[in-house]
Amino acid sequence: MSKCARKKYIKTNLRQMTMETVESQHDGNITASLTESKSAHMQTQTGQNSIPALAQVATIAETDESAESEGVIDSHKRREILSRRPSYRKILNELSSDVPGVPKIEEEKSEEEGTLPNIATMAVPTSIYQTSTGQYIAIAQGGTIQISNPGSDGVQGLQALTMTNSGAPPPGATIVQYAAQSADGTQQFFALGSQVVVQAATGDMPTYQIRAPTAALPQGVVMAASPGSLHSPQQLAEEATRKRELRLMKNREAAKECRRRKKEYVKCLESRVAVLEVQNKKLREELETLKDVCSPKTD
DNA sequence: CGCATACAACGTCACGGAAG
DNA sequence: CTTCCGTGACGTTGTATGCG
Repeated sequence: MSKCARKKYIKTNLRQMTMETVESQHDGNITASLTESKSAHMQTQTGQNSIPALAQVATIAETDESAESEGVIDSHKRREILSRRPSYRKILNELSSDVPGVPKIEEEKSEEEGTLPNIATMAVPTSIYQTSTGQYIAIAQGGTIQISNPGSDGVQGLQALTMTNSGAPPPGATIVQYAAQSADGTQQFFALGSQVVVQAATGDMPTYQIRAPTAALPQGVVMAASPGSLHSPQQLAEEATRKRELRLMKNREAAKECRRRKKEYVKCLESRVAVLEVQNKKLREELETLKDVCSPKTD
């Protein structure tokens, strides 16, 4: 086995180990497995403590390697071993159907997202564009425009723009007012009939040209870095960079969301443990009472 | 007060599964 | 087959806490 493949194999085994601990929570002995899983999680969190786990996995990999050379592991079994468990949302919803008291994770948690800054006003963007300076503009279905700085921290970097209709600008124009609080004050964007002109209040602000919705290009934004017809290697490279930035940004948000769900899932399991412990205690007490009632008293 | 340690949150990468 | 999404793993960073 090559060095790279070996590393990958070890990683996969390590993943399987953590999967098993969580899966054991899902079926039977929740109380015991939960603490095990928690300590396992702590081990992976801190670099020092993860070393024993890695060593253990390395041993597993060592034995499996010899076994593999003998052809003991068939592909079906291997696939079964390496199969992923379902997402936290699925697991939690299954739990919820079993236990009435356990809350479900909704697809869209509006009230919970409301507690997060700026997320409440975020709509699902229909178009995302990047400026020549690397800023992102997301235009949502409801017309909400969000600007995100590449160096900023994910959602917190998103700035909502609100649409108003008032006087000073050219007649018939829609004012898009910069909602972000800045020392320089607010920035205004003027929309002229079928065309939208974006005016920058500061010198380093990139200039955007926003077109009105058309059948061919709904809510399109034409910019310097717009992905149009790319021919030169430089343009292709820029496009690749843009795609990468977009993927990173999405993955960043996905990771945050995933962690939030995971925390909720663990909380749910803990509350379920508490409920089951109470139930268990009650049943034991009931059993003792019935024993006392039914057993003949001997003197 | 400075240092070490634990812990939480984050960003990124790699991977598998789902969807088109 | 390709693309997108969800998630585990890993490394980094900031903060809290305990100790000498």
